Amino acid sequence: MDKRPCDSGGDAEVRKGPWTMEEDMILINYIATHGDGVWNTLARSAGLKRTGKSCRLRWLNYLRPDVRRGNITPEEQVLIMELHAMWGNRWSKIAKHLPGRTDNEIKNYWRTRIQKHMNKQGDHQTLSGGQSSEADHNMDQASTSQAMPGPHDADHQHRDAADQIYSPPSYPENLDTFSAPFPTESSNDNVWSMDDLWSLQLLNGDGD
DNA sequence: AATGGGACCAACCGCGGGAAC
DNA sequence: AGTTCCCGCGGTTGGTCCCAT
Repeated sequence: MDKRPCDSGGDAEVRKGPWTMEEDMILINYIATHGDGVWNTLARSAGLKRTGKSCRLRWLNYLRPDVRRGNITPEEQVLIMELHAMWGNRWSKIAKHLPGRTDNEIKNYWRTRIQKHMNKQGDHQTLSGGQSSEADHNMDQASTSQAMPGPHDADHQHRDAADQIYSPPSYPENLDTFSAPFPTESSNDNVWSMDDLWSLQLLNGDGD
């Protein structure tokens, strides 16, 4: 299968790296006016020197108005672990059950926090039990859900829609350990939020 | 006060599937 | 029926920030 992404023809001069505020504005304005989709065309039409892929990623992971940024709540954390135990690294699938969260964010969260933590625990188990240490992926699927009969007493008061879709009987006891080291404020808002961006966009004249 | 290490986040890359031509 | 293009997904890398020494 030779799938050669022909990007934007031969124009070359494709920008990479971090998006500037100006590029964000262009993309937001363009999508607000014309809608998204057909990303390669969009990128060209909007005058962005980015690949369609890059535009799509930027939009979906960051600029979309409904994207929810900020700390993962303990509830979300639990949900992520449960869903990951069921589906493994199907991040997009997991993300669908976490409204406003992107697969990229969940993936990052998993890798940087949960998996690391589990590795530590796995390490301990390896030291004592002698399990395979390179079971990186396997560990994901197995260790999360198995043999952890802990009637965890967290406040499941506002579990969102995902809980209705999937309501597991129990989840790992070590969630206690997981939730402890993480800050649990709902949102930091220290990033210049989409509100800012969208209001800027409006100030800018909403397109042409 | 400076340096090093670790953690986290954003973005890019490659691959595979599906749709359109 | 075959080829090309676009979309979406998962994995990986690079950059930045924060904390500890």
